[in-house]
Amino acid sequence: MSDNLASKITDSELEVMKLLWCAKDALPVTEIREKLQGSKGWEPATIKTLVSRLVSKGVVRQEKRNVYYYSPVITEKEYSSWATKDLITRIYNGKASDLIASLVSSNGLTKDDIAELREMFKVEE
Amino acid sequence: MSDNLASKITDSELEVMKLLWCAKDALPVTEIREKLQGSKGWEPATIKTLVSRLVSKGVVRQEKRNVYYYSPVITEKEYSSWATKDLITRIYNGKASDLIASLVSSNGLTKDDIAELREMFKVEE
DNA sequence: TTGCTTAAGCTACAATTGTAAACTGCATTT
DNA sequence: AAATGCAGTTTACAATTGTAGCTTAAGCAA
Repeated sequence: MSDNLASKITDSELEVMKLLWCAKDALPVTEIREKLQGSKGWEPATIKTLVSRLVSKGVVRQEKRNVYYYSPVITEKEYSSWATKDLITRIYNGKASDLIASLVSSNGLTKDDIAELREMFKVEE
Repeated sequence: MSDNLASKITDSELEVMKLLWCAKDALPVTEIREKLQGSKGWEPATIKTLVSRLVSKGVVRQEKRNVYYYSPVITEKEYSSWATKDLITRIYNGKASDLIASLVSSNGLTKDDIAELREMFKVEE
């Protein structure tokens, strides 16, 4: 995923992406709207704008059936790992372990998190 | 640090913050400019705008001496841990360990990082 | 003191973002 | 066929951001 694609997903747009990522298949605007109108209180027009912008940005694909169906071009994993690396670059001088150290020292980790991490980084043998 | 303060530090502004965080004492614009003009290629006016915006946002304090001196109101640690939590909230559903798992699975960690993390999460005693 | 240099403040302006209305054309209903 | 409704497109508009010029005031040099 190139820098300027992901970097351009804005907060509002991200809500649309999340929905598309959850969906098994491509969705028509109707459905996107249905889901988001309630949760976000957005007008139909707003949602259409967001979807269109995501298409322009190349992170959502549209396929014409009866009506357009929309699906993500990038996966959620791709996006989140990109966003994470971006954070590390911008504010941790590129050092991933500094991010984690910051999480630890700012009590950003729950007991469960820590247990999982212990497991994750246990020295194998 | 309240949400709307930190959230408002933009990329360009962050460069100014980084400089102020490095400085032991408050700096006059002259010095901020000196440091950033070279590295960022910004015009003096641009730098003044950024500094002023940071002051409006309440994250930089100005004190009048001969000339205004600027210093950060929030620490780098406060900011980075805020930004990290924000990322976790926005894209990892609030689960910090998911962030770390994503780093692991996307090869975002160097050997050194991993060594440090093993150390960090080693079961003590 | 008189002008020059520069700090600080004010103004500018395009691009992006959040939010949405207006319009347009096709399909479905009556 | 005429009208209605909604998908898709275009336009809108304020706030924020990136980038910077213009103006004013004050200190320093001549």
